[in-house]
Amino acid sequence: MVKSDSVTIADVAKRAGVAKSTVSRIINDVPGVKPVTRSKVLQAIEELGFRPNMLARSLKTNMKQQIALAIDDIRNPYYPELAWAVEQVAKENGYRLVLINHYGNAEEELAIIRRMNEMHIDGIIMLSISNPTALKNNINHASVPVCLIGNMGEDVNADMVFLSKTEGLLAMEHLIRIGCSNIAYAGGPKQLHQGTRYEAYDTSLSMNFMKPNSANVYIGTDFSLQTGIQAADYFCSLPELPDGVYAANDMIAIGLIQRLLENKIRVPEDVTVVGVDDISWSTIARPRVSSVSNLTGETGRIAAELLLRRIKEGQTTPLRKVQLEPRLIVRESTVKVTVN
Amino acid sequence: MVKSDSVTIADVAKRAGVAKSTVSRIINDVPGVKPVTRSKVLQAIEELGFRPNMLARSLKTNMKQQIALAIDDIRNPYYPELAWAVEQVAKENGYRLVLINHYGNAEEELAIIRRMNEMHIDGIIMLSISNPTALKNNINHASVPVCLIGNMGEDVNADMVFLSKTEGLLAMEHLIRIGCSNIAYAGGPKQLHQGTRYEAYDTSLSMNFMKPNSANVYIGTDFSLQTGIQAADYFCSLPELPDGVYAANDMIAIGLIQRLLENKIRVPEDVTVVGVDDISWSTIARPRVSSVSNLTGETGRIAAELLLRRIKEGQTTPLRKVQLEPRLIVRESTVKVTVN
DNA sequence: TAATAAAATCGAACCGGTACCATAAAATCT
DNA sequence: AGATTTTATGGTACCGGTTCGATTTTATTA
Repeated sequence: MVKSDSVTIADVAKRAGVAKSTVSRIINDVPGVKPVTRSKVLQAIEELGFRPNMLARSLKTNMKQQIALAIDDIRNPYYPELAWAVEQVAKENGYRLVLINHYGNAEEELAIIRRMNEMHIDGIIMLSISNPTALKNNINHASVPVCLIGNMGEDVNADMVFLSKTEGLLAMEHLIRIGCSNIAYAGGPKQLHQGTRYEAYDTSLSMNFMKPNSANVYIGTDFSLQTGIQAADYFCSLPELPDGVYAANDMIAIGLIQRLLENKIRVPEDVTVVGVDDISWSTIARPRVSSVSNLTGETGRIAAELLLRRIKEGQTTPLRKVQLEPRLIVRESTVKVTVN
Repeated sequence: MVKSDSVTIADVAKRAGVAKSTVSRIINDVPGVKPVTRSKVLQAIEELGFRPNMLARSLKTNMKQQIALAIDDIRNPYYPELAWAVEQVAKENGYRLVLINHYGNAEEELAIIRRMNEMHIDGIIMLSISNPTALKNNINHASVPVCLIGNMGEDVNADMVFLSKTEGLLAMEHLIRIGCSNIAYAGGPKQLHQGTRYEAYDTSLSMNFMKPNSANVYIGTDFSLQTGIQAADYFCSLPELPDGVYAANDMIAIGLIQRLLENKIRVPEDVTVVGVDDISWSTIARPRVSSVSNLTGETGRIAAELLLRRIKEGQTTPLRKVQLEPRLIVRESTVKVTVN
């Protein structure tokens, strides 16, 4: 906090009896300085405790060594893992991470894209975008590269990494293979990005010659624990209790399972439950929740790598899209010996 | 990504037929510009799509509108809540958040403090410091204000927010009041900051005229789930199973409980367990874990407020220390009807 | 040793804003 | 209307680095 931070490259230059540019060369390891000069300058730097002002450097070079990650809420258990992976890659490449929560608020999302150049960042990774179409145009005119997590289609000027939309199919397939015959779906609003998970329910049933039953579908207001709890209550109120539930995410699955247990319904014996996301809670909750992993860490790593590469390459190379395949992880919420 | 980002304040000035300084005045809402000039300039800004370059501004003003939060690992369930609270306050005040994981690595911690001025930040909040004494001197010479979470003593030039070290006492008191007579402790290394939680075990027992029994103390290698599992195995191997366990944190408590249940030991009927931290998992795990809340969100909020205030005030005002009181939250892992 | 080539260093413009002083324009007062 | 204040705007140095052409120093060659 000592004010002494005012020692500049000019001070060093004067002290060492050289020009500013020479000092600059040395702190940037530019070849072509006589060893004797170098050591003179290094000594001066040492003596004065000089630390280059990165702002000044950035102003000239236009490299800030920072990238942003815009997510909807770090408290959502999916994100810490993602943020961690991104920060890891960033750090390995000498970048820092700016974390932004947009709370799935379309206005905030827009503001982030529009005001990107006001932030000290070289690029941004964004996900959980609630209103993609509204953002597309702005992304295309963004002042720094954008990397999106989630498939936003073709006409967006951004690298992307996303999962095949097979999570739902994997989950459904698992339930069916296990022997469930009366499968239900519990999810949040269909229009949100996770909403597409609903489609797998219908698709998978028809692909397996099972008749969809709209009474077996519970659509809550969000993708939270609370929705799971409400879904459980709803399913319990049905004339026939489903024997398998495909939950749109693990939070819902966990809430659902807990409520079923409270109602003395056994999981997986009476009802089998599979979730999606494989958040860490799924290993903690009892029974442990079978889940389709969306490869969080992998996704973050790849997004960061794509972004950093884009920052280096600029627009010279074509856009890249990386598609990952989700993976089912079987745990106790679906492991049952008997088949109905 | 369009390169057009080169429109500067000079371009606007030329277009509007005024001086740079006038434009600057307008974008900074400095009073004393004729309305007609203002609108002329605003129009030019609009037409050119001008966005001020914050780097240039920061270089002159030395305000970056960014603060950093250095924690050990965002994946640790305690941190998302904290990071969220900090980001909230930051955002409300027009600041962004830079997130740094130091993994409890003393060298990284030191590097963060020493290279602070190379980051684009106006201040930093730091916690989970593994080697406080090594950092003190560097903190005192830091180039931006530091706010510490955790009590680092007197001779540190930093605002602080920390909890009274009564978590342990609260937890122990609860077990004792509930009727436990053979209480055990499960924790991580005693030298780490959470290690002080052990002391409450001894203290509390003697304060209540109960004899500490060193066989009832399990010290693991860290504060993880794994340690809890190992502790459970250890306690089960004792001639007499404890009737209450005070776990140094919730992760340990959760691991411990799960392993006890696997061993057909009921919680809380056979063994009562209380943790510390009140992480969100404690509400998810079954039975829900009674825990002493360390007021995560509150802590983050206050830290951010202290830091921002310090940034505004500079060194003109005395250091501030805020001490919070932990609070016990009773859940199913300790609610039992019968008393042994 | 002088002429030439290569290497090292200097100097100044520049990045894009801010801030302060000087000046011009408008408003107020005799 | 002319002098005096007040208000609005212009001009420019500055923040602390980088960059690149110009210049000096050193090494090479004749």
